[in-house]
Amino acid sequence: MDAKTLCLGVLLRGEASGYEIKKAFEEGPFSHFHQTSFGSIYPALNALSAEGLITGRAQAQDKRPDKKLYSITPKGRSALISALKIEPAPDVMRSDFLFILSFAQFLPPRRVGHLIDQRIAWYREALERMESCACTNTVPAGAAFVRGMGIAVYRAAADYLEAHRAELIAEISESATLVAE
Amino acid sequence: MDAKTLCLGVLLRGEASGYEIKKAFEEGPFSHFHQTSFGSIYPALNALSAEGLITGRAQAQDKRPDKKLYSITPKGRSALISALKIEPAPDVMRSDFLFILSFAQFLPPRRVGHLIDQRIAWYREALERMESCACTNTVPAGAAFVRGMGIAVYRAAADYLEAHRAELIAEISESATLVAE
DNA sequence: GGTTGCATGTAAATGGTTACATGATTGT
DNA sequence: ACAATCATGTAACCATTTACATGCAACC
Repeated sequence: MDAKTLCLGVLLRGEASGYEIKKAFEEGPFSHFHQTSFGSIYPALNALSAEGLITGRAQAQDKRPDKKLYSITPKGRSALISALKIEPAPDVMRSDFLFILSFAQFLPPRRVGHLIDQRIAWYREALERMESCACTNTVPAGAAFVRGMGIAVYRAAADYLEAHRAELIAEISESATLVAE
Repeated sequence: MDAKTLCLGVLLRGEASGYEIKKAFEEGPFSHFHQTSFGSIYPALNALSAEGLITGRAQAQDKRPDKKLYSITPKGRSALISALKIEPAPDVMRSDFLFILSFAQFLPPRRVGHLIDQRIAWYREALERMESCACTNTVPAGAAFVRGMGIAVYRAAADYLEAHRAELIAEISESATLVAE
């Protein structure tokens, strides 16, 4: 799934600027299953525009730089729906956090505790963001389903970390493999 | 976290060949939080060998091609432990599956059902693999913790999909946005 | 005075995946 | 027969990230 398709997906939900699209992947409804950067979004939007899959209009703002609002065209709509028909590639998950933690016995217990606390806080913050949006019955069924799954998975992750933190710290503290802080 | 560090991590658990390292990321203890390909593993192993962080020995096998078994050196050990001290980069998650599902109302309900069923089966299979390994008290504390977290998260995902599948299908079936199969 | 948020964009660098090359054996 | 598993490796290709470029407003 390339940056172009991802942008089309965001634009199907309504008009948006490149900056707003990035936010959708950073803290918005797509944040828990996809990431992107400006370096991929802006070129993608230009390409989509050239292909006639989206149209842009300039929007002046006071005390803010102008923005370019893009909308999906009928042609863009059908291109997206075609793209949704492909078999999804396997999920990609990359977690330095879990890689590091899997060698917890070689790390100072204090650092392990700190890493876990940080991550719990991160999950709780993300959960608040995802749950707070009082849009439960305004968002389309698919988006609500995906959002619910994100919440379920993040909650399980945070709960697990909280429930097993002490046990891990205890185990690595009593082991002889201790490394100097 | 680059391919070299990842390989060092696997080798800290014991001697292994490039092929076996890949399996660790494909179906082994690292599979739920990292992926790699041969194209990144073999060059990484050669580089690590040249730097003196690992040593290799050839192992002849009957009715199988020879393999090169690599072991981590003391220098490699300390290089890995240093690498574990860096702040972990944010987790990367990329799911075409969730992206597609978030537009479920534009897809034939049958296809949505099939996608979800496939994914449930995938999770259940992965869970069986992760749980079956009767190594609970043989693996080091860190690895057990990370494995437990993988199980908790995958179980939450599979349970969510099972619990909400029917609801989603019902919602998109009654909507007027139906698209021809 | 420094940082953060808003806003768009480009170019180089990075790194990894994909595909290729090779080949024996085992299972369907 | 064909696909899959074991086993190692290289090289082109690709896409994305990172860093740079620019600038104003608001907040601390």
